Amino acid sequence: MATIKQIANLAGVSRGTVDRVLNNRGLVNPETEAKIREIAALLQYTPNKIGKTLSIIKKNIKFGFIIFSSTTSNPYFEDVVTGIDAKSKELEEFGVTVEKRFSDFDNIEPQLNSIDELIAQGINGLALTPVNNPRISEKLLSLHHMGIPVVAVNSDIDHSGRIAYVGSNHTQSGETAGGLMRLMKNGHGNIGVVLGSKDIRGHYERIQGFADILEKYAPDMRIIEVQENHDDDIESFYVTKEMLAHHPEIDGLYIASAGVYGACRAVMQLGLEKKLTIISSDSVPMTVKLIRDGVIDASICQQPFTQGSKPLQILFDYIISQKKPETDIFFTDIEIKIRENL
Amino acid sequence: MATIKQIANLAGVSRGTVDRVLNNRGLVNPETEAKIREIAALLQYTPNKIGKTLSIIKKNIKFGFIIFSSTTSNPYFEDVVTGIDAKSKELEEFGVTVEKRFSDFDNIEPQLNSIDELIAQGINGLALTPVNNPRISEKLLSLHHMGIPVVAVNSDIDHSGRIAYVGSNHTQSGETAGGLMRLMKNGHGNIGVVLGSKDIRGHYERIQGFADILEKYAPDMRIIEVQENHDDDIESFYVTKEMLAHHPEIDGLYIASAGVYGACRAVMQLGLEKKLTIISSDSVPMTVKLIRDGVIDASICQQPFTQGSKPLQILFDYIISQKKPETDIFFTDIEIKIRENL
DNA sequence: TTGAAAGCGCTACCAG
DNA sequence: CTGGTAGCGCTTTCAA
Repeated sequence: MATIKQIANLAGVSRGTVDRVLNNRGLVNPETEAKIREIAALLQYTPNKIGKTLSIIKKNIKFGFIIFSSTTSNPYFEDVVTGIDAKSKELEEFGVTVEKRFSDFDNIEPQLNSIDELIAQGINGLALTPVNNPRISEKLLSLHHMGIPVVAVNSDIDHSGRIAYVGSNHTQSGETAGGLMRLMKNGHGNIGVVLGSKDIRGHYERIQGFADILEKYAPDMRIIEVQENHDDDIESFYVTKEMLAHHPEIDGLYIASAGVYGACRAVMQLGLEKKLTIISSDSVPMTVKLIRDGVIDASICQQPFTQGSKPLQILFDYIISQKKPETDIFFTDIEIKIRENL
Repeated sequence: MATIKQIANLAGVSRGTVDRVLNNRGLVNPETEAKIREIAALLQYTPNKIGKTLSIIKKNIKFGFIIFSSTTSNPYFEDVVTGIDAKSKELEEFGVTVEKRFSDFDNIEPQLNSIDELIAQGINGLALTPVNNPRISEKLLSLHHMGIPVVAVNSDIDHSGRIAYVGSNHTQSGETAGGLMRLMKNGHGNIGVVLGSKDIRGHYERIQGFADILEKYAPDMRIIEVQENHDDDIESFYVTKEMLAHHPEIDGLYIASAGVYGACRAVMQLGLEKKLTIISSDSVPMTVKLIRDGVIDASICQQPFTQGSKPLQILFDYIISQKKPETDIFFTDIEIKIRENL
């Protein structure tokens, strides 16, 4: 609870001098400095966050947030946007503004352009769902060198200098789906899996986790087939239908990413909703409806709201304190949702 | 983003006057007042929380937090304490101190005494897990009239004037257990239930919710017997053992409150851990171990950490803004935990 | 009934 | 290299 003022008084110097020492700005007489540091240590000085925040108001801090377009087939990101907007509003009274951009899932150029535009606008921090590509990493690394903090959201990216990752532990998400499937099938069953693409790291990790758990705890369960739907409902419909038609022994379905509606339509068209145990991912409105209707039994969710709000909080804290969070990985909770706790 | 200063300038008065009008303190010339209100409305003035917080530091705000004793058999509350301590530390830099007290689950006098002692200490707000009794309600009502805000935690209490409730929706918690049990038993099974006491509202609500869901969605499932263990592991052991011995047809067990360890020991002694599907409540260390060991299949949790931290935040916000939160009920999330997402 | 000023903790800037 | 001062938004006290 020591303040700069107290330290100044005790040391017989002005607050400015204490500030210079404690925040390493400008030069100070070594003796004075030593004395100040000693007193600060003695009093266990920790800067008061409110004081810092108040004095930052006039700086007009600006953040950028680039997210995968909400106009694609995956409405998941709308919930992320809700989180962004809520936190943006909260930060408004500190004079912070947030500029949102949308970019495509698998298209590098637009994302690079968005980043450049935001830099040109003079942002003080950036949060984004990065396309997993070396050119993006390099670009982010350059932001890092410019002193602009970057937070990766939903999907992490290596060699980018990002100060933190906020998102799901996809492996554990898959494991949870596997564990739950085992419980619901009582350890026996033949499982079909539908996912976006094995090339997307998060998707791959999910089926890995899923398979690992079955192998470890459910020797009598097997994964019959894994199909890709590229997060597209139409494609999802067809690949699921074909898979189920070819494998009548399948009695469990794990939909590991988007395309939930398409897959379920296939199930319904084949009249298999009673027979199949279905676990999906996330809880967009259509998924919620399908759970309510009893088609989907459970969904594994990843707190999209937090994925929108937390990154902005991390950036803001970084601006305030000028240091990275203690841990650079913020895994969102892995939530199991069924009809009763939606 | 309008500030008091701006309004004062525009109105041609001092900040003090604007403050008096906007916060209804002291008398102000009606004309001046009208003018100030008009400008404030025009600029959509909202007080800056940081400014308010900063100026509240010197007031030495003090909160009390009364919680069920952590020395009883239910270690659940230790996690609540962790939440209290974390938030206390966070509030420290605003000059806030928090005084913890422990009182017994079913003993009125000590809780009344604790409340009186805290009042004597001059607390500015109180959070507590209230014993559900009219004498407690009355006492809390008197705090309300003294202008001391009260938040009920974990268990709500009527006619007490509390400004908010933070805790689980017990009915929904029971429903979730029911829904999950149905999924894991594939709609067929005979269930035994163990709970603390039917006289405790939260416990009763849980079995109500549980039973409702079975009735609604699982016509082929039945609740065979409901036993009380008074949250005591030894008692839990005996009643569970007896129940299972008398009813060999039971193949599912719902442990709705504490006494999880005792109940599971009974199951293990009878060698029924493979046969029974077990759903418990909360995730204290022993429960976590039992889930890891595969004895318990799933547990329905109620975010104890939040139950410790959120009430203090609500009290603090109330002190800052002098008004109640928009909603007076803060349900914690109902989390389904299995081995893979513990 | 109102204005002026000090203070909460920190930062920034100017003058020396 | 250092002190002094003003300012961020709000509250409170003293004086008029």
